[in-house]
Amino acid sequence: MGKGEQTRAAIVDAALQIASQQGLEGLTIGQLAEHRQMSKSGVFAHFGSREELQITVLEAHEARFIEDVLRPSLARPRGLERLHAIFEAWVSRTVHTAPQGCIFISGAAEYDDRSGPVRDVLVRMVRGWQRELVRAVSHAIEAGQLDGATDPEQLVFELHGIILTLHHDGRLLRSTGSSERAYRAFDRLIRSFSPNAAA
Amino acid sequence: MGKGEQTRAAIVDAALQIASQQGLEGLTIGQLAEHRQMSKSGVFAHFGSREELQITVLEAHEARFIEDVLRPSLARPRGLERLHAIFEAWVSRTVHTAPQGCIFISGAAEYDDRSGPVRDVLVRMVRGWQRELVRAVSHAIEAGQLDGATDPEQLVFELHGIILTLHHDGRLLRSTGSSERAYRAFDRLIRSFSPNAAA
DNA sequence: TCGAAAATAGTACGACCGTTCGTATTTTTA
DNA sequence: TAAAAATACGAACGGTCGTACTATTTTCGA
Repeated sequence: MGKGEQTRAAIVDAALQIASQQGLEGLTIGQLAEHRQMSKSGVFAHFGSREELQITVLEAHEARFIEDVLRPSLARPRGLERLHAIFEAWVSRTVHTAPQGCIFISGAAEYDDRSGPVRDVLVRMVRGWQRELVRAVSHAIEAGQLDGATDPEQLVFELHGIILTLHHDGRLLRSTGSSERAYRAFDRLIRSFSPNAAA
Repeated sequence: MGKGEQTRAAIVDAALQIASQQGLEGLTIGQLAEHRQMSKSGVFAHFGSREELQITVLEAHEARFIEDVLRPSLARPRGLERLHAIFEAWVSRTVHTAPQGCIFISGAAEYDDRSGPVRDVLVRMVRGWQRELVRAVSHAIEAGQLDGATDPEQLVFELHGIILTLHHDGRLLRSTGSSERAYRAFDRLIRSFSPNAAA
C-alpha cells in the first residue's frame, strides 16, 4: 500500500468519525484537514470533490456495519438464531461500537428531501441491508420457526422501528435502559409472529 | 396584531417550511429572506440570533403538532379509542400533512450529538410528547383495555418505533404502503398488550 | 542515486454564512 | 398632524465553505 492510499485511508477514518457526529452534511474538508493536520488542498486532492468524499465515507460506513452486524451472525445457523444474533449485534453497535451515531440513520434525515448521488448511494445501501434482513427472516419462516403466513417485510419494518427508537431515545434523550426495552420489544415481536400465536 | 408581529408570523411560517425540508441546521437567514423577499437584516431583527429563530421554529412546530395530533384526539373517550385516534392522526400527519418531514425527527438526528439551547428545547418537547403518550396509554390500562401489567413506557417506546420507521421508509425510501404496515404494526402491538394475551 | 510520478502544500477565488450598525422608512401614538 | 417608536433596509465585517490552480516536497522504481 503506497503512501497515498495510506493517507487516504486515514482521512476516511477521521471523516467517518466526524460524519458520525455531525452528519454527512456537517462534514467539511477544512475541519477534516485540521483533524488530520493537513492542508485543505491536500485532503481535497484525495477525493476530487466533497460529494466523492461523502460517498466514500458512506462506503466505509457500510463496510464496517456489515462487518460488525452481519458478518459475525453468518456463523450462526439460519433461522431465528441468526436473526437474534443480528439483532443483538445491531443493538450493540447502536449503543456501544458507534457511540457517535449511525450514518444510515442520520443520513436518512439529511437526505430524505434531497436528490443527488449521495442520496442515491445511501438509499441503495439501506435497501440492501433491508434485503439482508428479509433474507434472515425468510430463513426462519422456511424453518417453521415463524408462522408460515408471516410477511417478512412487515417483520423487518417493525424490527427496524425498534432500532430507530433505540437510537433516538438513547442518543437524543440519553435514556438509560433503552437496550432492555429494545430486547423486550424484539421478544414480543418474534412471539407475535410465532407459529402458535393467534394471528 | 401590529405590523411587526404579522411579519414575524409570516417569517416563522416560511422558516417552518424550510426547516421541515432542510432541517433546523439547514435553515439559513439569507434563504429565508429571499423566500420572504426581505433583506437579511430585516429578517434577522425579528429574532436577534439564528439560535432564537431555530427555537421559535421549534415552538411553532410543536404548537402545530399538538394541534394536529393531540388536540382532535382529546375529543375521544379516554383509553384505547383515544390512543388509536392519536396514532391515526400521527400517521396521517407523518405522511400527509407534513410532507416535508417532521422537525422532531430530523432534529433528533441533528442535535443528538450537540449541546446548546436548541437541543435542550428539542429534548424538552420530545419528552413532553412522550409523557402525553404515556398518559394516553395509562388511561387504557386503567380502563382495563390493556393488560394491568403493561409498562406504559415500553408500549410508547414501541409505538414511537412504528412512526419512526414510517417516516424513514416513506421519506427516504419513498416506499408506498408504509402506512398500512404502520397500522398492522399498531394492531399487533396493542394485541400483544391486551388483557388476554399470553404475556 | 537520479528522475519521473505521486503526494502534499500554498494561495487565491467567489459564494454564502451570521451579525453589526447607521440610516431610511413606515407605522403607531399623542 | 407632528412626534415618537417600531420596522426594514443596505452595506460591510470577519469567517468558513468548496474548489481551482500552481508550486513544492516526497516517494519509489530503474
